[in-house]
Amino acid sequence: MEKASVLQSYSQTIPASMLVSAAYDGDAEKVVLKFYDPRNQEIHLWIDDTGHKPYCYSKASIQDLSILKDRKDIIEMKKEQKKDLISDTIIDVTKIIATNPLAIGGTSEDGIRNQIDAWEADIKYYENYLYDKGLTVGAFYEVKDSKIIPLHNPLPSDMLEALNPLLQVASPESKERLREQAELLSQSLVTIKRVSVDIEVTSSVEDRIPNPREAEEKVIAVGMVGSDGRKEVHLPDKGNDSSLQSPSEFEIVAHEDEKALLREVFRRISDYPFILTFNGDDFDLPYLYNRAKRLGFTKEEIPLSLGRDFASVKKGVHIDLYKTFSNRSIQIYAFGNKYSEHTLKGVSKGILGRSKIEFEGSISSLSPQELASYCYRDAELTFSLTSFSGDLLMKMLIVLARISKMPMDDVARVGVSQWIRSMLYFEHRRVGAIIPRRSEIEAKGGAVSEAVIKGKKYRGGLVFEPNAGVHFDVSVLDFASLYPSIISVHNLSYETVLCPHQDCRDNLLPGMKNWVCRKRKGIASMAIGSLRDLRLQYYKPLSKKDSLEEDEKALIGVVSQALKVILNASYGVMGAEIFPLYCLPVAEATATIGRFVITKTIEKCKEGGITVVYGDTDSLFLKGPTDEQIAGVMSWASKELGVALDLDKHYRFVAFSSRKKNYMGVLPDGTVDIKGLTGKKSHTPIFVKEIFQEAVNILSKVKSEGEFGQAREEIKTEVKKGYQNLKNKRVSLEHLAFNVMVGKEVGQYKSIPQHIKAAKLLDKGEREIKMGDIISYVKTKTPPGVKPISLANVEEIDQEKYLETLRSTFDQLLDALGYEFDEILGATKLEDFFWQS
DNA sequence: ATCTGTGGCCACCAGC
DNA sequence: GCTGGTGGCCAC
Repeated sequence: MEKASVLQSYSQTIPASMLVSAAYDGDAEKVVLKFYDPRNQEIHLWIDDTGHKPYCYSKASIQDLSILKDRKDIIEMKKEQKKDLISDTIIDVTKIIATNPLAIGGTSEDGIRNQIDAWEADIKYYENYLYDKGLTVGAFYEVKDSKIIPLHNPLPSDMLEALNPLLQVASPESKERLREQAELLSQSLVTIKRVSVDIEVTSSVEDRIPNPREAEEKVIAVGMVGSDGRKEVHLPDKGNDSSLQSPSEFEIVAHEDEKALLREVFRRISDYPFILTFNGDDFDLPYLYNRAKRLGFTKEEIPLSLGRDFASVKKGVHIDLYKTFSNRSIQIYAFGNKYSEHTLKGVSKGILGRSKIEFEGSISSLSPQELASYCYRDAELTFSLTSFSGDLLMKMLIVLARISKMPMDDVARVGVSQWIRSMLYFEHRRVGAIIPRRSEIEAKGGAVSEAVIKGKKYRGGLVFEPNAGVHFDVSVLDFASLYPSIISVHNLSYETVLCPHQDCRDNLLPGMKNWVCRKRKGIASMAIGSLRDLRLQYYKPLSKKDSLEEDEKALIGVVSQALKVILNASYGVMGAEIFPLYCLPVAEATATIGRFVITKTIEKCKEGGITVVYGDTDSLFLKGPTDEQIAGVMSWASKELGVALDLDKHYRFVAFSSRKKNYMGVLPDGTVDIKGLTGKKSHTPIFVKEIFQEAVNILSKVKSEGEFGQAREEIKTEVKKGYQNLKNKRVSLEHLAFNVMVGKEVGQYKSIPQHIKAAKLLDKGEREIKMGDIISYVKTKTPPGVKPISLANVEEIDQEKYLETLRSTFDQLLDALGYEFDEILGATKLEDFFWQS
């Protein structure tokens, strides 16, 4: 194996650099590696000087195809020669594929050609290059004499201890894998030096975002907020305004002209290894680039480069937070759904509790002072999104880069399916396996089960009919990482499910006619399994300990969270067409075994005399079980089913309506869990939510059956009060607004839902309704029955509709408690109430 | 331009 | 008026 060589070498030794990014530069045919040195807070560039494209062939294919032994040969070979090579080696290759269980199908000449093509295409996956050089993204390296040496990180002793039971029983292969993963994930999380950049541009046409390709309009402000304390706004046109003064929070830097401003901003951008923007890929950075060119800057003078749909910093890393916060996995798992609109305004309001400065009219009408404050706030919010909770987001990105083997800026840009793709491709290279083509996997066929919901591909999790009513003393058990555990325990992977071996055919999966390989551990099963083991054996138990130091606790929390994200998605991607290792039989087998597991467990509970009041996919609600009973079920599940069952929580009482995925539970400390009820959903009007919340507060105080009567009276008062307010028009439009997101492009709708109707009323001018926008509308008595709040009037509110909403929202709650909504209101019929005083 | 899955509830739309 | 379909939001 060739030694790593570098074109640009540094005389001094960098003690601990972190590889944050690697990219193949197609034009220069070179690989650019970027290392972050936390001590010097700089990015060091290392460029491969071999003059060859990075190697792209897996070890097995190279070893097996003796004729291709020298990889340089094939790289330099002409197209015609490659054709010959293919026909010469076709027999050999066929043999290899036939004997290699990891390589399914592909025995035709066409198949081989496709394989070679795929290898070539693979060149762009520079991860190969990294793998050949023994480098992993996010890990620490020592750079000595122009050589990059991985820094060995011994496993912390507590981790070794926690993993020991697993390491004892594991095969040498999985043992090594687990150790490697553990070492990487336990490396420290460095603080990254960075600066946020936000620009403001004049707009000649009102409400029109200037085109960054043309960059015709002037840059009138650039805000920068850095981790080193930099807080400034750059303005062009010094001297125009002598009254301009820096406020206390930040500094105003005025320049001679726009050109001088850009020059200075570029100089500062080059000072930082990481640049943060909100939508900088599509707007701020391309705008700066093209504007600079328009003003006569040469390419070399601009520290930026533009891709097709992203922008990067030549000697650093650019992270576009807009893309990061648009990522659903990040939104839900990392930030607990605290924001719903993917704008700087929406995200910062949800996460930081602060927002943009609002103003009327166009940006050009602001005074320089106001403009500076506005621009500063945007830059400050952008920076704060990476710094809150002790740099939580930056740390999360480092950990995700380590797990996914993907550069940090890519992690921040792409979705979870690509993280997992990168992770699994890396695993293929580790074991020297050929990465299969989609058609080879698809040859296994589709699903055999029928989905409950029309239009879905296969049957998913089981949801049980809840026992309607109030249940005291309920314990909730759930399977820890059920689907990843099933994938791990049952060896589920695209190449092992329905494997080609005759003697595996009797190795049937529980509850299925499909079989699984018993000769070989599946790649996906191994990769997902090792992450699951780490999370369940080490990170999850540790995150519950209070004895940890702050720093340690933060690291554990971040890693644990990141593992959860990846593990949760790893099952889903197997059933997603966009995933290159898409394999329906794997997704289906996972869900089928899941149903088998929960069904058997419920049967077991019933045998033991335990009442199961509810269950959904991987959770069981048990009524008043003894500690021994719980322990019994747990040990039975882990022994018989191979999945760990945890005691998740204990409810003082749970109230189920007759609906699935709809309940309310009160924990011993009075905390209330509300699941699926309309009163908690984000689109429900605040007016309804507030009354609902009051009712929930009242219920949370109930400790015994006898106290419900009192609670009922109190709820009655609250609901009546709310309804009186509605009737007397004392409720504001904002409180009456339904807030619904535009889920698709306006033209794509097959029917016109209410929120779109409302938005179209708004849409008199050229203003378009964008996907992701949240429309606030109220229901009115006059056609078409809805109006955006900005156009509506309190007088035209359809009170009857709101009473309906109130009723159905409360029915979900009151059903469970055995009351009627009308009873609560004190009227027998809706109309009766309506005509009451 | 971007994309992990299925199950379930609710309100409304559109066609009969 | 009934009913299947659509769209949104949520549980897991």
